Amino acid sequence: MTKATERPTRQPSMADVARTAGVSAQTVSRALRDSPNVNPETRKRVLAAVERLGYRFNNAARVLSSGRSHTIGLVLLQSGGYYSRSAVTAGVEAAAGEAGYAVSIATIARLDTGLMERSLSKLADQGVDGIVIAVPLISVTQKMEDITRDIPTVTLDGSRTASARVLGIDQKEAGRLATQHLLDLGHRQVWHVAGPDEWIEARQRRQGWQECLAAAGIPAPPPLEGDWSPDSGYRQGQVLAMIPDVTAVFAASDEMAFGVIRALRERGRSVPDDVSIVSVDDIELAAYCSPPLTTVRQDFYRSGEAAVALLLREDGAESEESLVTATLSVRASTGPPRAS
Amino acid sequence: MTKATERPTRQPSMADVARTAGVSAQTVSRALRDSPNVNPETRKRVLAAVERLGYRFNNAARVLSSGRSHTIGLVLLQSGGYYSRSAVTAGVEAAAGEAGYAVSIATIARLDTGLMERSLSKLADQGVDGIVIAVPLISVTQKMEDITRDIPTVTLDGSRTASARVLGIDQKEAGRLATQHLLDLGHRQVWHVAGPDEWIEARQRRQGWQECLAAAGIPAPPPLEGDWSPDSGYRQGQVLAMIPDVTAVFAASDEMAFGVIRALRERGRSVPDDVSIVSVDDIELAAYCSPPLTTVRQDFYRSGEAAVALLLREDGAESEESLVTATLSVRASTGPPRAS
DNA sequence: AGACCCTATGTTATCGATGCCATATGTAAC
DNA sequence: GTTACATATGGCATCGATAACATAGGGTCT
Repeated sequence: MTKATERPTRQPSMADVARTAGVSAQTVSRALRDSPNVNPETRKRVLAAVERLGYRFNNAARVLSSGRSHTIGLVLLQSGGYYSRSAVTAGVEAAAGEAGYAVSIATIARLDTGLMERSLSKLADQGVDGIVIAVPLISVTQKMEDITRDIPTVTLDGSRTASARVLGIDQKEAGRLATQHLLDLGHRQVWHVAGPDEWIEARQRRQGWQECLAAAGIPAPPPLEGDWSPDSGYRQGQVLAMIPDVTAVFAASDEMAFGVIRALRERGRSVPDDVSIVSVDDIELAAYCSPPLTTVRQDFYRSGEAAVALLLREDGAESEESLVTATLSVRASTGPPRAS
Repeated sequence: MTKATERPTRQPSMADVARTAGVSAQTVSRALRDSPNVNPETRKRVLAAVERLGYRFNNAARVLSSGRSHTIGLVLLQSGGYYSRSAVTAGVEAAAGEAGYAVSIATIARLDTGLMERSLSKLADQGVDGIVIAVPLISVTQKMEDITRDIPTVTLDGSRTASARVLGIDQKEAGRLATQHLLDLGHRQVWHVAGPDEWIEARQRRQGWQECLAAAGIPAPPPLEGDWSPDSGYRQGQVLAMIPDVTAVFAASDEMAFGVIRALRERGRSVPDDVSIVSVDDIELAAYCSPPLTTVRQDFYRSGEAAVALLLREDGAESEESLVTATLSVRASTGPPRAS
């Protein structure tokens, strides 16, 4: 077997195909692509030769001469939200593939500008034609700007930079939806277990919650902060369990909600009888745990697709449409407050 | 802003750097890589020039001349097991990055040889130096063999092909561990909700279960088959709920276990009091649902790393060590059978 | 002192596809 | 019957880095 580290044996080149088909390399090149100016007869001969030799075009050469790699880079965060990451990846890959682009990934272990810079450099070195950043940028450094100025970039739910376009999911709306649902059920107060404040998503969901409460004339209680993990939800749930009059909680992610529920139950608070919980994500498991979670669904797959579409769009429209809408799935984890 | 579809403005090339540093392009090339035969003084001048011009090497040109792309392809399945997919991806990317390789992904929507062939072709076209197939291959076609013969390939938990190496996670052991745990608790029979039979994982876990029962002299009941989703677990759980003497269930994945538990509970069977459940994966949520799941943990991240290591290893060792071991996390979803 | 080698560097050919320009037909227009 | 223009094809330079070979200077060995 060939080793990945050794130079592979020579593959047939376009010149070989040309020779076999009795035409010039240039004609082969044209026959294999769009070019309308190729005799169907000739094209057939070329294709036959390609087939016979097992010819496969050399991407590097194509990139070198055309100047475009037909590859887009995707930056992901390694931790936090397995579900959304997978879904975004799948969406990006599907849309990119559709348009004839390959996807090269770069994951960063945690939110850190240094790691982010390195990832972007890596992608830039690879010569990607565009970059989708599926990481909530906190701060943007000069170096990052340098790269995104040269390479078209779309940030998925990140902060706006001078040179990157931002595709927003309407996170504020998600927070509002969740909170309003609880108020509509008759709850007088809604507590919030937020995501880490460096995450734009987390901040926006918190804002939606705050604004919704404000609109109802309710002073917001201090938000508790988790890190998206079930474990952090569990810890904040223990805190909530010690506060007597908590009847409704909005958790910024399903995974944290699982932890919150567990903590509340261990302390004898039933969900939804004593406390209602609503969260965001609608991961597959949300409907199958007990109680099934009421949660705000967001279509990450679609947002991945949309990011690529925005990236490849000819017109440089700076539009920041919230292409992806949030919808509420009402399940058993929420109910009216216990009559008191 | 530049568009992804237009030819980017020219970046400084090695020749530019050479000119600025007052040396030849070749010396620049040497200075930027290993080469011991470069005067430290010269190297310093070169690096200064690189810095000043913001030079970044052109990957395509490098690939074209060296014949190696320093990219490995990763084939993933879009559906099924968000968690394991993410973890494998992260592991592969980390190990590849460590070795100076980039990762290009290709996802297939479902287990289908046609789609598989297309993905492999896509990666081959990109000129990847190696391929990690994180998809449980069912059957291997001639076309697939053609590609894996030219490009080093490692299959993660897939079937053996003539030309690809296989890295096995010991799935049979996982099934055995789970089943034995239930028998040790005193259960006389263990039912199984299996994954789809096309998946090697599923088949091996089922085998582990069967063999373990056989060793205990217990005739295995017919396995029920799901598709990894919580929903399929739910449906099979409904079936199990109708069978009176079920006291122990081994589900092939955590997600299906969630569904099974839900179905049993809806039908008045308590977990673990009436029925014990054990599964495989140990996803993060397993510990935070109620009841917390007893499950067999497998380190997908590590297996991703190991796959890359195997791929890049110089010696063509055909070893099929089960580098990744399974361990049991005992939680509240299992207990001794109700005294009857 | 001549043969030899090691270091540091330059020169040139090469990887494979594409862009641009040239050329050879055919064919419609005036 | 030229001019004009579209169609089909070939030739050649080019992208940017690297491999292979060449060379110049200095040291070492016998």
